[in-house]
Amino acid sequence: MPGPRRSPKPQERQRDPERTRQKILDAAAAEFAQHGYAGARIRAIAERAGVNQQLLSYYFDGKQGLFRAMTEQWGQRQAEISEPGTSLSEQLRRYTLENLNNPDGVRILAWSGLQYDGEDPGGEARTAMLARGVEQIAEQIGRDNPDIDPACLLIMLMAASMAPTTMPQVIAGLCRADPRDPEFVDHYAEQVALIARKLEE
Amino acid sequence: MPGPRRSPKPQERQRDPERTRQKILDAAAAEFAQHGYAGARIRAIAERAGVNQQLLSYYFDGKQGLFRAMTEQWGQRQAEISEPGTSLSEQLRRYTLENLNNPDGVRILAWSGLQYDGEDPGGEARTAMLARGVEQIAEQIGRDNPDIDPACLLIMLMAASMAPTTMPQVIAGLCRADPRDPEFVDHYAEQVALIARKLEE
DNA sequence: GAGTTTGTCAAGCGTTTGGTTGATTAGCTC
DNA sequence: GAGCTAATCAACCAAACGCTTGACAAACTC
Repeated sequence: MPGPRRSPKPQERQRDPERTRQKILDAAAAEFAQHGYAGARIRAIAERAGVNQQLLSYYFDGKQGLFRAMTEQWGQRQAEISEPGTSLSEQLRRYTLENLNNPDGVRILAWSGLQYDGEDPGGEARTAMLARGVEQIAEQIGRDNPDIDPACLLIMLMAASMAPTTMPQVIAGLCRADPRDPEFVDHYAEQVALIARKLEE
Repeated sequence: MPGPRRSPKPQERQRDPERTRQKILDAAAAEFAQHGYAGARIRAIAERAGVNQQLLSYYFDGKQGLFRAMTEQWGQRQAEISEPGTSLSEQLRRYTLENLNNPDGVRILAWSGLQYDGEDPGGEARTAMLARGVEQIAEQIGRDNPDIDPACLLIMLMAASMAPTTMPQVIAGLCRADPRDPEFVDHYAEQVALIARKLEE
């Protein structure tokens, strides 16, 4: 006995362009993260999103345009997960945990890097976030170690932090551990933070 | 006036299976390194090798088989570039230089990692090489830092060493430098070695 | 030198791919 | 409620893809 709906609730709408757009972007992120640009299939993205394939062309400019839009949104989203206030090593531990528990962002960044050809959608937002990290390193480590280039160190730590996601086969071979096992993830994050702590001294 | 060739020199042979096989493997390495597995084109590999496309199926088991064979050979090849005897930091500096000046191996490893699904051709050879690095870290760093996991540290340093190749867009955005510029490469390798030296103390 | 094996090639086959066309209908305006 | 706009769909298309077929010629065997 459904009562008469006076004003249709927003989520009951059958057509909602903004929601559809976002569903496509989310599905694209999942598919591209899993298979990379060349390996991703737009049919699969449409299926994941639960929409007709043509909508991908309707809202975005083909596969390339969708990849760009998705990458840009992810870049801006990731730029918000900075949590200042704590020490560098603690911040790095959380950053590593976040990365390893939500590998999609790391994988999108890694795929993008391997096919980098000069343009980097969403790069400004990410660079801005990383620039804050560089400052922090310059303050907490650079003072006593003037020979260290803070930007290089940040990149090293960043790459180190993402290693279990980007090189799982190396982890599996060398550590004989599943790179996604929560126990290993905790251990690894602790180790990354430990190295930073050694450098803080 | 070409003289009569009594015994045809080996390099004059029109058909040389072993050489053809290797030409295909080299071309495959270049193509896969540049575009990844899904992005690589069989026709392009055949063109690069200067042979008919069908030979790729004749010598290897399709695209997958070729990728496996190529990856395996590269793994074994890379396992030979270890140069013991020097200090860890110096060894790391050379390893970084080698990696950044010959990005193909790094890129193949990176593509492979992102599509890792449990099997890792050529992984044993690489693991064996890395295991020696772990021992070296355990000796030179682990003595005074029992809380450091040598295997994790090696993976971090390895990932850090390859970062300019795997994440060139981040370098470009943060360092405002071309990741392949020889001057930057030298600087970065020096920085990687520097971190290792700080930990050796 | 005849005969067999094997390395190489040109052409094509079936499938999948990214993209498009034209129709359909929900939701808005008045 | 008529009319219009914009969101959505089913079906299709040309091109590119990985792979195979069948012919043939270099190299080996005796």
